[in-house]
Amino acid sequence: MIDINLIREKPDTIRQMLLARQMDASPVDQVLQLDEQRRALIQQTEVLKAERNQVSKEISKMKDAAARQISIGAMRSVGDRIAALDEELRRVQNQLDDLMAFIPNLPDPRTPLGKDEHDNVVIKTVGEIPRFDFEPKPHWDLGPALGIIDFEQGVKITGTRFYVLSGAGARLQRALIAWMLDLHARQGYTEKYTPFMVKGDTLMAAGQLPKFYDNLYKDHEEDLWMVPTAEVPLTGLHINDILDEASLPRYYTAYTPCFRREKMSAGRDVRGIKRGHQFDKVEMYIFCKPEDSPAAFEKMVADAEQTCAGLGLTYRVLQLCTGDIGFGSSITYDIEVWAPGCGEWLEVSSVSNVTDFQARRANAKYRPADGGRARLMHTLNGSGLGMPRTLIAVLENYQQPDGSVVVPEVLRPWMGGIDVIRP
RNA sequence: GGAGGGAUGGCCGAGCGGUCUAAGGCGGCUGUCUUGAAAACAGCUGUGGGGUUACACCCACCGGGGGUUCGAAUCCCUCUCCCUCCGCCA
Repeated sequence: MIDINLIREKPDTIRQMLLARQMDASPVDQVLQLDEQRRALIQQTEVLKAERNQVSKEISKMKDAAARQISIGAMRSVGDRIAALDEELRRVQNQLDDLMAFIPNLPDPRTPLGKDEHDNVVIKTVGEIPRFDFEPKPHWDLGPALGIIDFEQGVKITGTRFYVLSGAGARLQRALIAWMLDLHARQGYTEKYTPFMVKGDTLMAAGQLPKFYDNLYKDHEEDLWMVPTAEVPLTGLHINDILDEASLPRYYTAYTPCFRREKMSAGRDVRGIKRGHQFDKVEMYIFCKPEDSPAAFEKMVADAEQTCAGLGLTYRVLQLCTGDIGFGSSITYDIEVWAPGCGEWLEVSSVSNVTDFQARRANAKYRPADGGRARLMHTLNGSGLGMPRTLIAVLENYQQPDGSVVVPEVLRPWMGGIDVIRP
């Protein structure tokens, strides 16, 4: 949620912002109109409430029964008018809230203008595209041949786009998760284990609802939703909290599976484990003071890069353009690793400064050390990293001519003596 | 799943239709006193909204939502969460 004062004071800025995000700018005018109605109604209703409060107080002291009845009668009709105005106010407020809930965050001035992902900017590439003296295989060939990925079993028990990891494959993914969590701990993040299901309010605070309703899995009888990312429960940790300034910044990291409905098009990314309704991810999350969020963003990008570098993967950093950054983000860098088997760059991380957008929805504030009014925090999130794709990159980059896969050095402590995965 | 008991300001805790403008205490802040500190004393001490150049002032908030009433922390309905006991369960 953005600050409605921004729309009041700088409607043109917001219109331009929506256009830069390839969205319709007309909600701005609707918001302005409803906001005006809302304030007019508040003023009317509050004048009446002040009157009722005062007269009711006088009634309690009245001795004269007749005069008392007259005042009671008068206040009864005032009460009716208040009820009618409040009803109208509620209606206007709801309309306003609905509109505001669909207005995205203001992009950072450094976010480049652009229409879609083609306008994203490559900031840097780290490492060389590896050369193989044999034809590197894609993971959908490597995995089944090694007996570590079973697509048929996934389809059998759940359906298309699900798979089963087996033996060293399952273990390798677990090693990746454990190594990443330990790395982030060394980088200063506190590990959290959160519920994988949350209530609707939590999704609202994180900005997933109402906009991404269609993308979420929900229990059919209770208000329980499967998390689409650990960002959601981590944001939820400080809903309605006022934290001490001294306790900021808060760095959190969490592993969760992620569940996304995603209407996936038939022809796209169908092969392998790149895209599915369920995937594992290690997430980084920061709550901080507004003035600290640009530096926190740089840190988080560096921390995500370290994860790729630690695995010895070639990667590049992209800055997303206005047409491609997420709904709540002001600035986003994606990190992509090179997968030689499928011959493409795979997005394994997306790091965003969400500024106060989630904090306003979540009512997540901090108390300045000087004791002043509570202020909204800034929040940042970033993958560190997304699992199936990291697994793909490891398998495809570390494959040998004979189809075996060398386990990266850093993961070996979790592999139970398996240094090379063989059929 | 069943029965009962709870939810009040940063914390503890009173209030159970009308000086609630929420008692009292603790904590915190400021001041007086003091060389400094402690003690004592005095004052202040939340959130959101409306309004104002800024004040003033006004409205709402006693777990959430709805209702009764001229008037609700207080009465009614409903939901959530916590505690105790029973049942079930990895």
